[in-house]
Amino acid sequence: MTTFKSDFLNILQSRGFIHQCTDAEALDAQACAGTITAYSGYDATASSLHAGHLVQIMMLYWLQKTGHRPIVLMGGGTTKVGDPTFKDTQRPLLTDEQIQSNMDGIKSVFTNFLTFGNGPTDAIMVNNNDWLSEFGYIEFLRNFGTHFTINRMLTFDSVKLRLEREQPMTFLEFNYMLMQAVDFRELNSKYGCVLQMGGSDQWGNIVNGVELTRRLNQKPAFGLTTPLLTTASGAKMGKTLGGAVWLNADALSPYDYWQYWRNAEDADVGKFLKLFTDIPLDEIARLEKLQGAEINEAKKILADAATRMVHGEAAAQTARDTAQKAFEQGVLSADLPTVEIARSDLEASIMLAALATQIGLTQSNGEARRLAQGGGLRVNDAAITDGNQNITLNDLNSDGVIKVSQGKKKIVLVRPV
RNA sequence: GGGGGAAUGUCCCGAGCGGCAAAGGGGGCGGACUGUAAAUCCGCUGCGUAAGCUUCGCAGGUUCGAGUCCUGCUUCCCCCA
Repeated sequence: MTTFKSDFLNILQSRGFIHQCTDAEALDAQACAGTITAYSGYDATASSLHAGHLVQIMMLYWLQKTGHRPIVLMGGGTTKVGDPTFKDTQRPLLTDEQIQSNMDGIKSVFTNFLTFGNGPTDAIMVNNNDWLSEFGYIEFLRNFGTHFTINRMLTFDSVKLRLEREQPMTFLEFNYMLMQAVDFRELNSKYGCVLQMGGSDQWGNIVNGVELTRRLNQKPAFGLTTPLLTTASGAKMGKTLGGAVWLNADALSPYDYWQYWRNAEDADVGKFLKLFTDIPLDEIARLEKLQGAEINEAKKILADAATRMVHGEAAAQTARDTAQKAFEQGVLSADLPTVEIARSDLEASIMLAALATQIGLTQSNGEARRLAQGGGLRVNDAAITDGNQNITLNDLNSDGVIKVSQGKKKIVLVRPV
């Protein structure tokens, strides 16, 4: 393991953020010499970012912590084209309205991690649509197209894979690489940005940007990628019961977010603590040593810290209390996920299977019935194997709610209104 | 322009003599074991309370009956020019 002189690279290195770097020594020297500006980009493909983006966000966080300036690049322009990198089919094109509304949703998370403003190390947010949409077609081709050869572009794994799989890649998608490279160059010209950070899948795209910047601006430029994250058992990171681990509270509640980290595999705890929290390394070293059931303590600390970073201290605390009550004390907390249903429905009595579907636990009555049959559906902690059983006002507990659980981890409170 | 091949259960891969709600696997979900972990084992995985209904790129046709045969169309791949 190389040792760096700059705090920035040292921290990234020791916390496991670095996969590849174009010229780590020179970058280290620059980071030592003064404030550097670095960026990472986010395309507006969904209305919220998810856990997979977190690594990049955390790098920006440490960048600023160690006295440098982060740029958050919103891909308003690049999203119009769509990144083909390591995908085997083209994604449907988004409309301008969708892109705009997705960007609006994404923006908010960054304020939890970064301080924005006009100071020397304050973060700034820019949108690549501002410059990409300004170029005329021929102008773009003449300015930048001359610096890329098809021969070289075809050798990048991201493209090569698609071709080897005999999947078509449109000319539109093929241009994405250029646009991303132009972004880097633009940020270098405007803000003196010298570093682009991204996931390991972005290596090819990043290298292109580095080279274009060096060539056109005659300035040093660097690229740094993070390792591809999988869980210890090999699964892709960021899936939870029912979907992606979104960072926006309206897409995934802080309670569910907390649960995601709490349920991490033993073997991942140390890695996650380093990447997704700001807990000091010596403390992490101590937590990693916990064996057997004791490691559950470390998981709670992980969940607390990770939730705090995204949703704030109060939300993290509430999530922890709620989970602790529900799983350790067997007590219901009003902060558990709650769904309101019409009192009249309960008066008339509603079939359990239909109820489960209505509150989002299952997708169809049939699925709910099968789930019940397998013993996976409980009402007020009593397993009910017959999905046809009727649920009525009589099932309300002393708190005036019905506790419906799917499996061991999913609990929904039904509240009549 | 000519010739050949491919599209399967709304997550993926993938079998399928004209009787098929459709083999198998991955993934997912549930159960057991545990520690809200992993590994392992077991069950479920189109909709419907049910009768039944709707699925195999799209549209027609043959047939008692079609994912399976015929015609046209769409998309993709390969070869020749």
